[in-house]
Amino acid sequence: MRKTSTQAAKLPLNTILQGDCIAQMNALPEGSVDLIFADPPYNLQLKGDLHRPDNSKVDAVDDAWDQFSSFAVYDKFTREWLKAARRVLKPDGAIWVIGSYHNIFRVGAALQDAGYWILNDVIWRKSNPMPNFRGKRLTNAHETMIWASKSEKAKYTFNYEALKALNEDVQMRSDWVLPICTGHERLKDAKGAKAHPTQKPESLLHRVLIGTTKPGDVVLDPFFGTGTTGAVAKMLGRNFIGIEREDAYIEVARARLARVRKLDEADLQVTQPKRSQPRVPFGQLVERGMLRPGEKLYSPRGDVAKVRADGTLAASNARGDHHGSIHQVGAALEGAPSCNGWTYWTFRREGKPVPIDYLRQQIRSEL
Amino acid sequence: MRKTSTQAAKLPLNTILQGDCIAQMNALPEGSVDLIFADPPYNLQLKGDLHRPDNSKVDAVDDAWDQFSSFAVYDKFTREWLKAARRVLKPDGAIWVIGSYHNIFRVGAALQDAGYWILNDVIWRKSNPMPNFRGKRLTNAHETMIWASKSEKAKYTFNYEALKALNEDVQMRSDWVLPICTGHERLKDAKGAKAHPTQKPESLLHRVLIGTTKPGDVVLDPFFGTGTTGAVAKMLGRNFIGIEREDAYIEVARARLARVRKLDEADLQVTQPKRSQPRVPFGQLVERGMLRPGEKLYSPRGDVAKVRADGTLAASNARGDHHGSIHQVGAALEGAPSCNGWTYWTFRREGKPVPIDYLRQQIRSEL
DNA sequence: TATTAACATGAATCCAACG
DNA sequence: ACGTTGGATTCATGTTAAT
Repeated sequence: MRKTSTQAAKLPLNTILQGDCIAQMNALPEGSVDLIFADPPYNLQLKGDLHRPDNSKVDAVDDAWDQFSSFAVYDKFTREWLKAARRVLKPDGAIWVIGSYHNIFRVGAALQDAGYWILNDVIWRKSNPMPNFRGKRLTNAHETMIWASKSEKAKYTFNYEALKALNEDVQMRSDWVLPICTGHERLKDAKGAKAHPTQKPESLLHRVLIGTTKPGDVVLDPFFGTGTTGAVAKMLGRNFIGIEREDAYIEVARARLARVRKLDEADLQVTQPKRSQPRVPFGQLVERGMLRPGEKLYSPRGDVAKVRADGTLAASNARGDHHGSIHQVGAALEGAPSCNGWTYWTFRREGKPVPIDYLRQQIRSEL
Repeated sequence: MRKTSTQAAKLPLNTILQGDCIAQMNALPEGSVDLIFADPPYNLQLKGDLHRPDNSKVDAVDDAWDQFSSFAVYDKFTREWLKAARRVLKPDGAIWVIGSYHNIFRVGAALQDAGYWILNDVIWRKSNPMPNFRGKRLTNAHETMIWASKSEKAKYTFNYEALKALNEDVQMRSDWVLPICTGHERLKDAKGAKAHPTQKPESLLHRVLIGTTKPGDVVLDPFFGTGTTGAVAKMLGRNFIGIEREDAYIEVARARLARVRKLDEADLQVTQPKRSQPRVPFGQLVERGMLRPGEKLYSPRGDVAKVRADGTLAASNARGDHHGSIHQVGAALEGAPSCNGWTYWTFRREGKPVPIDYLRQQIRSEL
């Protein structure tokens, strides 16, 4: 049995507190919480509208709670809630904060300044991010989480074996590939619109709570939103405390939590999705020096193509000049609708032809 | 030919400057560099000789102050070199900084405070990281890079199509999977030990330079180390300037650079954007008689527009009467914010619909 | 009912050249 | 400098409509 301290008994466990998170945290007893998961406003600074190439409009995060007039204002807010959070943490407690490049550097610096001790930064690699529609930057395909203990000396909880088991018996890495929250999991309001613009997937919280809490622990979420943290905590037999300002979110969260059932031990066995063969872009052979720009590739019928610095090929034959991917140039040379460039092209090693697919296998074996 | 400005002529191109990077950057002409790649140190090892502002010695017991003070020293260093770096950047220049959770949050916040404009944070996901031997944390399997322009308004270089080509025709994401630097690429000193503790892989710099520089650009690396930035820059036909303090690293870097050969111009060619093709006014199709005034164009949904002698269109549908450019009328018919008239409209040739873009291609091929 | 195609959408600091 | 206009730009996944 787990001992329940006198303080913990006074905690408003498994409820949602309405109001400002700083005030609400300050009203909680000091040193009473095992883990905090925080998804604060990111302070996005969006200018005009954005449209997809099909002219549909992107539903942007333009809510009032994400508006800050300057970095200074955002920093002040961040430092204040981090201070209040640190007070309610047990001495061996820890915190997770999630963010994007808009805010995460300021949050990370504030964490360090406040005396937290960073344990890892963890990258949530989204398997299905929104593309960059205008082609002006890299696809923003990840978010960053910082995992930190209350102090350098804290004996934080880390379930190494559990995470290893979740990861096909190899150590869990600092980058997690998980899909964004869509489909039935995505909560809708009465009108069928998304109830919250930034609902996090339960899979993310599942991994966080399995990895860094024990059953019965108290998990506090000061930016509760629609209650993903609470739902997963309840499911996994942890206690939660949520703090949220907006009526609409609280209402959705309450209904959600009422539907959640605590899982039996047996149900906690998570089935891992099978890993499909990772896609290896041909360009990576060039970047990694396995093939050099200018090097020649040969087709089965003796055509020659030159590799370029961006991983495209250039070749010519009676049909004309061709430029493009290994597949496109192969198809063009053959006059075929398509072509598998990996098996079509060979390079010369010690005078002998070697299929480029050999190099792809080499990369895959490293992954 | 690429124009060489007077300032650029005075730059110490393709050399290594020895000394403190701040002093050396301040000695370079203002606004003279296209790109900076920086891998700053993060273990400054200040704890040994730390003094408070009043010159009293730091009590080792006072951990919190020690930590804060050491952050303050690191921040001061960071803000100073970032300021010097920003001065030497051209107005449309950009910077990359790489780091880990020990320092990257402080660097990111300092970048924003200095007026840089973050474009992406990029995760270098290591395919072969060092495991966490003690099993006390997650395997630290990535490093973070920040890509930022000199200012919000800067027209930074981004070779979207080249990076897309490198990634098998899918737009490049913010997470890059690349192996760490090992094997033959890892430079050794006379005793066979690794010459530099954090040598970066050339594949990483390849992607950075292909993606965010043009041939002939000036790339500055203020923490040159063993010269990975210089080696890849030379290979890819970019100019470099390296700054390094340590004799030993400079020596290794010089020998390394001497071995590098620049690739042929043809192999440095990279997939070009459509925008780089000459602009063809629609009116030219009419002037050339490829389309006649009064001829009918058809929209995908069957609306009809008539070509007028000045190259404008006139059409009407339920939304009303419309007159203007091919783009404007297309957008008006669709009720869309914009429309690419070239791909929207078709004309009839031998009874079959042909996109008007076909005629544009015909003109372009004559140029 | 089964299969296929069309449609919808996600934390986004998302244009450039010309007059 | 500033306003106007041409015209370029998307990936994975889940849901709904159509065949």
